[in-house]
Amino acid sequence: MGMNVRTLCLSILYFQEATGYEIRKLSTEGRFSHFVDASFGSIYPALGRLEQDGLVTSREETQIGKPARKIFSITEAGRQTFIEELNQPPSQDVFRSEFLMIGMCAELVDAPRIAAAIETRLGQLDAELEHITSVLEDCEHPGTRWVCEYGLHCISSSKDYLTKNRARLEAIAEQAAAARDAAE
Amino acid sequence: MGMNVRTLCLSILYFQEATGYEIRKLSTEGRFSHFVDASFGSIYPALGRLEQDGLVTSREETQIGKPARKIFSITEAGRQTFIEELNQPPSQDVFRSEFLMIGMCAELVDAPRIAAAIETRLGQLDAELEHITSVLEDCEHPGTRWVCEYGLHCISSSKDYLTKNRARLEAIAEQAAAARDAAE
DNA sequence: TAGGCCATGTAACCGGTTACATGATTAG
DNA sequence: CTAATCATGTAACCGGTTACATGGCCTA
Repeated sequence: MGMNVRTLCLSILYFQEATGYEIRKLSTEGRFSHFVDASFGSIYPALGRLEQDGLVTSREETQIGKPARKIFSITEAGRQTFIEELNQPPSQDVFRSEFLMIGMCAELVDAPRIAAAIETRLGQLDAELEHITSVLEDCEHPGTRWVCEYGLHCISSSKDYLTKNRARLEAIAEQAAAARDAAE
Repeated sequence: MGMNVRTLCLSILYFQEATGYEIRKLSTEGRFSHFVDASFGSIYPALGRLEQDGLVTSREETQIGKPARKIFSITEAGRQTFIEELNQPPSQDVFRSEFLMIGMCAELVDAPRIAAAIETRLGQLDAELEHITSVLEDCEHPGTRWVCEYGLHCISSSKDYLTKNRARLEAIAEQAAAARDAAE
């Protein structure tokens, strides 16, 4: 399956009607934010194509004092398409980390900068933990809960390791700096 | 910093001279494969631009029975640029998982398909563990070793959790199927 | 009164992939 | 004889981001 904005829209609309604006909120803050962080520039065109292809329909709702909303609903064809995609074996996870690149090149970075990078990374992990916790708090959906708990486990395990082993990484930078000093 | 192919090339050339072909090998199989999985179509243009910008130089080496190789070396300006990039605080990791999407929608998938998806995922994790282990075996570089050990920890922790908690996910699919049957 | 939220959409750009083009050597 | 490995490079395409365009309401 293609973990793209199109599929993201379909996955959200499977469970609820939504506007493009709401889909973006769900994808950046809500229970779908583990997968994609889609922007308006990709969501609106994706919804347009989905409608052309007959996988969703839309109706407009005028509001007083607010812009009109265009509410999208999934069609039966859309449901079928999404379920077919779900039944494909999952492709490999994508993981890209600048922090690991810095870690790998620790010898080239000042010791305090390495410490700062670790601090930044720990902060990011904390923010992710907090976010998942808040999703869990007001979500009864069993699949989502399972995924959140899995995420919580992985991230806190990663945080633990980093906390306990950061000194070894910082030592690499310090030793390299000392070796450079000695060479002068 | 921008974890793009340009930076990948710079990071490799910081430690060794290399051809475009070798950079691709390193990025898909070697010790750099945790970050990017770059293709020729992005590497060769990136090297060209890097040379234009004076961050790398190249010399050609003709070989008997093989095509000529274009060997790239980093310049002093290239070294400086890379170190400056390394000293920037790391941006958030990127993580995209089709498996988690399937898990979140477990209720919509046949129980045997969920089991198959878990099996696929476990296989991917095993492959990653094996790959990192093989990198560790013939690499003495301390930063790389630290990163590999970190990766090993995170992936085996993820694998453990999945092995121990897969039944709960499979149960979601089974219960949903049972509920659908009862509704008929 | 400044900034954030609601709400839709387009256009320019960018960083990548895939496929194509070429061609000799070597191992199975 | 076939497929893989070595080796470079281009062109078409694609899926996304960022910025722009518009505009009213509400809150600090």
